[in-house]
This record gives sequence, structure tokens and C-alpha cells, in this order.
Amino acid sequence: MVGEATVDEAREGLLEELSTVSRRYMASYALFNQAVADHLRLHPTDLQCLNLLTLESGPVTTGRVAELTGLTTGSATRLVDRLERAGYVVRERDASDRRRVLVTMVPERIAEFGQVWRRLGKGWSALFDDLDDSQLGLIIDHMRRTTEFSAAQVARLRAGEV
Amino acid sequence: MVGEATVDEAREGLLEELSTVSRRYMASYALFNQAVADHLRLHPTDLQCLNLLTLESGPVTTGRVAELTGLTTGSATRLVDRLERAGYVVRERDASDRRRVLVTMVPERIAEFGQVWRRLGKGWSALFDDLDDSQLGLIIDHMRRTTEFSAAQVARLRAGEV
DNA sequence: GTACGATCTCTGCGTGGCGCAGAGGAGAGG
DNA sequence: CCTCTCCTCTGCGCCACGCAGAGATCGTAC
Repeated sequence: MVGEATVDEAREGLLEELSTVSRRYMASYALFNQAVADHLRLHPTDLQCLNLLTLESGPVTTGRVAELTGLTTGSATRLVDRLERAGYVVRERDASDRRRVLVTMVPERIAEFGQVWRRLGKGWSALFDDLDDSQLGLIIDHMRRTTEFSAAQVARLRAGEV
Repeated sequence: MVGEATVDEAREGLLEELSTVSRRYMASYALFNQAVADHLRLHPTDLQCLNLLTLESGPVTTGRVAELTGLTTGSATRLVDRLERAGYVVRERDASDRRRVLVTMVPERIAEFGQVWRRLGKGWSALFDDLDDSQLGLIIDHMRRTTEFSAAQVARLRAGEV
């Protein structure tokens, strides 16, 4: 019993530590994103959006941009305005449904900050040098599950359940 | 040689996957933070700040708030204004150096959204049930190192080094 | 074909967070 | 006492955002 208790306590301690570290981790990303955005003379939201667009397969609608970023459709329109003015994306009406507007990334322009990303990511992969593949897989899996969990919690919050 | 090549490719694939998953992970946090902020009728920045304050040991100065959030000192002043008006923190001049203003959290008020956090975190710890302590430690360690790396990159970016 | 409701995007407006630059007040050294 | 520096606050302008309604297009029923 004593043994189990101490094991649980150790476990609690680890989870507590993880909670703390997670928050610092997130905070550091916010600062990082801000710094990169400043460097590229972009609004943080705009950079975040470009980031998300690179994760999508093919063009997306303005409405989808709103979903991805959590903005209203009106604000998404303005966001696409800025990105288009800056030359990162182009608008084109969907031929099959002319109400919709497809946002397509401009490869050359995206490649530009791909360069910045790569330079910044130089030391990043070194962080994993002493990890084997299974450990890498563990981290990937954890992030994936956390992302799903987070999305579910967001849905609950928006539904006003919590 | 062929063997090594495929191993490297597998490794590349894992890192590529991690890169993708990381970005989704970060994006989901941004949405989560936004959703929680909406729920608490707070600005995302304000919530983020409170989050960071709970990670600090004891009161912090307004200047420190600026550092933590990445805002200018002027905006940090306004941020503390909002938090104070909402009752989450109190200001008091530092007795030993009367130029400085110490920002102290109001425990009762913080406890309130501690409740929300706990309810949302209910299923969170379940994400780790099938992980043993060493695996947990691995994730903690990874986050810690990434946080440090990120801070270094931010410093480089701000210094204009890229 | 027409009418009607639903869906998608855009636009005018007001609010408010943010950076910037300078003011005000407090400490440190000559 | 003077100056130099440091910390915080304030006035100002900019612009991202939400909101609500307009405009355009699609689907469906008649």
C-alpha cells in the first residue's frame, strides 16, 4: 500500500511537471510565432494561417480559412485580403459552385519563408538526434492524440457545455 | 549502404511527420486558448498572461510581464490594467525600489478558472494512462529542450541574425 | 421558368488591443 | 544638487476583429 501510494505520488509529480512544461512550451511557441511574423513583416494570425494552409491538401475556401483559424467569416475575408495583397495567395471563384472562393497558395512566395523556416529548423532536428525511432513515434503519437483531445474540448467549450 | 539509406529515409519520414504534427498541435492550442478565453470572457492575451503568471514564483514586475508576453512595456501596462480591473491581479509598488510595480495574483479569482482548467483537464491526464514513467519523462524532456531551443531562436530573430 | 430558402462571401461600422514616443517619478553616482 | 539611467504610465494613431446585413449563387419545389 505504501508502495502504491508513493508510485501514485511520483506519477502525480510527473503529470504536474508535464502540465507546467506544457504551458511553457506553448508560451514559447507563441513568442516564436510572433518573432517570425515580425521578421517577415506579417501579422501573427497571417503567419499562422499560412502555416495551416501548407497543411491542407490543395486550395481551400474562405470559409475553411475561417474554420482553421477560428475567426469569423468576415475576418477571414480580411485575412485573405491581406495575404493576397502580400502575394502569398490568390483568389479564384470555384467553377462548380460560384458562391465559393478558392484560396490557392503561391508556391514561389511560400518557398521564401520556407527558407526562413529551414534555417530556423536547422538545430531543431538536432533535438532528436539522441532519440530512436520508437521514441520519436511516441512523441508524434502523443501530439496527435493531444490535438484530437484539444479539438474535442474546443467543441465542448463552444457548445457551452463546460 | 542500401540498408542505411532506407533507415535514413525512414528517419526523414518520421521527422517530416513530426513537423506536420507539431504544427497541428500548436494550431490546436491556439484554438483551445481562444475558446477558453471566450468562455471566461477574457482576451486571449490576458488568459495567456495569467497562465504565465501561475508559472512564476511570487509577484512579478510590469516589465517582467512585458518580457513574458512579448509585448511592449506600454501594452503590458494596459494588460495589467485589464487584469486588475477584472480582479485577477493587484498592483503594489515595490517598497525597496519605488519605480517598480509588483503584480500579484488574487488567489480566489485564480482558483475560479482553476476549476475550469481542472474540468477541461479531466480527460487530459487519461491521454497518458498507457504511458509509463520513462515515456512521460521523455516527453517532458523533449518539451523542455524545445522550449529552450525556441527561446534561443527568438533571441536570434530579434537580434536580426535570422 | 419562377419563386423561395439556404449557403457562401464581402462590406460598413464600432470596439479595443497594440506599438510608438515621450512624460513622470524614483534610484545611483559624481 | 545635477545628471544619467531605469521603470512605468499616457496620448495618439493604426488596424485586426466581431457583428450584422447586403449581394450573389445554388438547390428545390411548384
